Amino acid sequence: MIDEDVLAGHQQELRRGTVVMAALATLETPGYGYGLLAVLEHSGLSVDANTLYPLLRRLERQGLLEAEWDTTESRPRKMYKTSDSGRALLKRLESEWNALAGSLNNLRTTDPRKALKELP
Amino acid sequence: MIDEDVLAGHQQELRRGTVVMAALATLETPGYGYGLLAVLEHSGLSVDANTLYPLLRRLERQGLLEAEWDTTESRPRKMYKTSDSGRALLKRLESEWNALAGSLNNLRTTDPRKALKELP
DNA sequence: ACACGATACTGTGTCAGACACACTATTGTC
DNA sequence: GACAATAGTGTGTCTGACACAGTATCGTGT
Repeated sequence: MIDEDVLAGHQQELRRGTVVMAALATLETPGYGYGLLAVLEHSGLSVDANTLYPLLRRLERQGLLEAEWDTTESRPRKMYKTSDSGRALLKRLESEWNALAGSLNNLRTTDPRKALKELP
Repeated sequence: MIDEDVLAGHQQELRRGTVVMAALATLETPGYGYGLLAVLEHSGLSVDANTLYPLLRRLERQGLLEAEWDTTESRPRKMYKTSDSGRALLKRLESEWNALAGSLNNLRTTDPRKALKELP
């Protein structure tokens, strides 16, 4: 039996970085927080609103997203779009992701300790 | 230009959950902390010692690893091995990982906002 | 006419995990 | 005998996830 709380914790740890990638990728075409929430939910990457909003502000503060209040309609929306830095970071994160996938796969298919001893 | 500190932060966020998977997978054949450190380093998944040791204790506390002091040699080593729960959790995390990869790929190849509007 | 849920956010607090730093103790090497 | 490598523990600090509470607007039903 698996402790569901423990599982949930580790699953969330796994998701952590991916939400940033998803946000940067999605906001290459501008959008706002609440809408992004629905997009991510629909694509199977469910994020808590209380997690996403602070995340967006942080990405803005880091210069990875550009933000601007859209007040043309009565309900104000904070529009975000991925900046050049954001796009650059996304690329780096994607290659990091691929590297991680490779490392994990490597660990599963070969005996890592054996490989260590057989170093040149 | 990318802020290297920001990049390092997000890369670490990405790595977070994967170290748990790597540990559970590697320790299906028993091993100890310091050795695991070298194995992970060698397979491209570098982890800080100050991160790995507490992680191993936490996984032990959660019943995902079984631990036992090996005092047959003069230098004592804490031997860890993946428990049944650990193996079960690893499987769940691997399918979660694959799901995340699918979601991310989905976001990149299709226009997610368009897909949202075209729901049945 | 107005209650209620959905939309769209901000702000404050709590808790867990990553890492820095400091420490103990042994083994091998120069 | 100094010093790096091995193999760990313990005690901070800081950041991010999420809970909870609050603000304000819009749409729908009754």
